[in-house]
This record gives sequence, C-alpha cells and structure tokens, in this order.
Amino acid sequence: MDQIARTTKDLGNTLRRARKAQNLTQAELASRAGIWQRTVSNIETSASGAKVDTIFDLLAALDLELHIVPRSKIRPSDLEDMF
Amino acid sequence: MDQIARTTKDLGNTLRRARKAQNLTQAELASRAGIWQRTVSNIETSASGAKVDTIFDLLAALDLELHIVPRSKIRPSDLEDMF
DNA sequence: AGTCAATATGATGTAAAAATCATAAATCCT
DNA sequence: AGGATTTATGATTTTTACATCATATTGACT
Repeated sequence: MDQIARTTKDLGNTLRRARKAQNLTQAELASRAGIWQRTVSNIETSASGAKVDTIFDLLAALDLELHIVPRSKIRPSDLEDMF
Repeated sequence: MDQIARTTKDLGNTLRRARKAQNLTQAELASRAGIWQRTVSNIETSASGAKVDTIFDLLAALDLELHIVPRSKIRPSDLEDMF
C-alpha cells in the first residue's frame, strides 16, 4: 500500500494521509519538521508548490522516504489485483 | 534496483544516473522537461534546493515516479542480499 | 447550539529558485 | 594534442515559497 506521487497534488494528499495515520495535527507535524503550520497546510492542499527541502523535512518527521521508480515498471502490488 | 532518496543530494544523484541511463544530455532533458540546462545542472549537483514542481517535471521527462514508503519497511529488494 | 481544537487563509517582508543572458571549465572522441 | 560536446557557473531580473504576524473558517464533540 505504498503511495505513488506524480504531482504535487498526489504528494499533498499522501502527506496528509500519512500525518493522520500517525494522529498528528498540522501544528505538531510542523514543529517536528521545523516548519510552520501554515506551510504544512499549503503543502497538503497544494496551495503552492513547495521546495524539495521542505518536503524532505516533512518526510523525515513522518519517517517516510522516497523511492524513485520507473513508471512503466510492473510492481508486485499491481499484480495482486490483476486476476 | 530502485533508488531511495532522503535528501536533495540523493535525489540529484538519482536523477543524474537516470538521465545518463537514457543517454540524455542535460540540455536535452531540460528541453523535454520545459526547464533550463542551468537548472538541471543545479539540481543534479544539489547546488541549490529545488522546487517540487521542477522535480516532477524532470521525473515525468524521465518516465519516473515517486513512491512514498515508510523508512522502516523491509522491502523484498533488501532481503535479496540478506543471505 | 455552543465550545474547543484544527485547518485555512489574508498580508507583508525576506530569502531563494528559476529564467535568461552569457562564458569558463571539464569531458569525450579521434 | 586539438576540436567538439557537455557541464558548471557568473550576473541580473522575475517569480514564488517560507517566515511571521494575525484571524476566519471549518470540523468534532458534548
């Protein structure tokens, strides 16, 4: 169930889900990541494009990391619902 | 062999490898992605933090996508060299 | 409905990335 | 070594995110 992101919208949605899954408020996450609640909100709603560094701060605070993967690659998780 | 990125440095290295694997020059990639060779160079060398939108432009031009994954998760690829 | 917590958003100043010009430096090829 | 290609980088302008203040708005709970 790992999340795919191809746009900032995807990324915002994924970050929001991850945050909620860990029962964090935007303010709590922001303070952990060393940024502002305002910025978390902006990123989650894709109100503005973010900087990569800010995203990495958030990912670290959520114990997540990025995997860079070929789009066409068929992944095991895709096969699961294939039949 | 999918690439993990936790920092902009990781990301720059990965993007450069992907570009070379596809035999593209920075200028070619830049034009495909609708950005500047200068910017590709900056990102690959992590000379400056980039914007997420720019990264997504590059990833799309390279037919790559991001997967957001828990850091602690043990992946099959990790198991491969485990014994 | 009313309260409290959480999220969204207005405004402004600053910092930094991208655009855009250029050329220098490094790499590759024969 | 020399020439061509590729990458790095200097300088300036424009654009935009982030910081920082604040408050409005929404959502949840009793």
